[in-house]
Amino acid sequence: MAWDTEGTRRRLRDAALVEFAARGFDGTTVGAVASRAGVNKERLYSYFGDKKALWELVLATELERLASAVSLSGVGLDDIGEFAGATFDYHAAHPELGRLLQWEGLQDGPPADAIGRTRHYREKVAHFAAGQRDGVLDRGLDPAHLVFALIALAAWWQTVPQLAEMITGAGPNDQQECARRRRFVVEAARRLASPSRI
Amino acid sequence: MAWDTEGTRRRLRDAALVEFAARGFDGTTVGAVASRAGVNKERLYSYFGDKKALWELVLATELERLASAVSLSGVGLDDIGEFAGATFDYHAAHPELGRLLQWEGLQDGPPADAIGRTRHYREKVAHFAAGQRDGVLDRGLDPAHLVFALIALAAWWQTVPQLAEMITGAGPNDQQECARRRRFVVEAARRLASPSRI
DNA sequence: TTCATTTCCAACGGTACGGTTGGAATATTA
DNA sequence: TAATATTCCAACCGTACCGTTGGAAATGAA
Repeated sequence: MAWDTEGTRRRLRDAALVEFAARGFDGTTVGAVASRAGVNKERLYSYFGDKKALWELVLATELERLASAVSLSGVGLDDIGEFAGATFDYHAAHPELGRLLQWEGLQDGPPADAIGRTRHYREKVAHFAAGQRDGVLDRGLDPAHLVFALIALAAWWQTVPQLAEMITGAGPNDQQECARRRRFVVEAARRLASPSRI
Repeated sequence: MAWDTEGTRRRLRDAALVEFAARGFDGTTVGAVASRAGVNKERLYSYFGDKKALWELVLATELERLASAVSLSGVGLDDIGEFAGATFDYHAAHPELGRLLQWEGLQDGPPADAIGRTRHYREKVAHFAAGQRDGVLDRGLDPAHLVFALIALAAWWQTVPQLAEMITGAGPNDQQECARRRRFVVEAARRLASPSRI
């Protein structure tokens, strides 16, 4: 059996994602990650340095995946709706991401890659602002607020799934309700962004 | 100096709120709560039983305060906007609440007082549904989704304050930006709820 | 095949934490 | 005032956890 160093590293990273999402940094033990990966915990220290470094790597990796999976191409109402829908889809397919970001936000300290993420979001804001100048999107709302609100509409479902269940009565595996929520998110995004009728 | 049992209990509860909001259940030590309260930790066990019971009490107390502070009286668009605005205000004035609810949601186990909270939210859904039947609110959206979305628009700012800062560039103590956000939230709520123009 | 390197194994060491304890001090009650 | 109850104090106990360690086993290279 040849040494599969990269395989072992990947197993540890994957296990860490599951454990960190479930329990956060403080609640996750190095032993649990190693056990889930079927690896001795000493390997974790050898490959990643320490628990904190592994946390940061997992977070950075998940953020990269999100950024490359959800894009905003145009500035039409359909584009806005689809951005919200795609964000919803990604969060629904990756519930561990929302949990990770929540744990992150609740911890002390600056966000991971704050500069890169800020730039990424500001680009979206500029994109929206251009759509407003073109009269495609409503000019009456701050574009930054609009970006923020679209993410809220899309991500909140996975951020507080227990609240969603209390309000709608639907459990986490109800695919029809998930589809209905997506349609709602897309429609809500369009309403928010469309030029004012007042 | 007479024994101030109730005062000591209150100091412990208040200290627990601060510590639990900051660090969550797992990250909070009983010693830190007692130290913040200026009380020996043995008193905490005497008054509240254990750490878990104190957590549950703090959570229940904060939920009661929220429920009695934010109400939805009518079903007009102004009422909807004001509900969203009042929710925003409460969260802005009590950042520890959002943090507590997040920590709660991330923990294993059912939400505190799930039955009571479910009833409370379902009443709001019914309220919205009545507004839809009266033609005051848009009939094209699921009222449960609408309730959920309004809470999202109002509460997301305090749920992910670091994201808000990355997107808007405004720090946590910018009162003018806070007022702008509230106006946005009220306007967004009205747009979502108003009868369809399509 | 031998030597060097990496991985595996499981125990270790030091620190932290929840909950408990016994005795002293203080407040309350009769 | 004496007896009783409560609070204060700080140490204790058992468990958990991060990061490290030394030696054995396995792999890779010459």
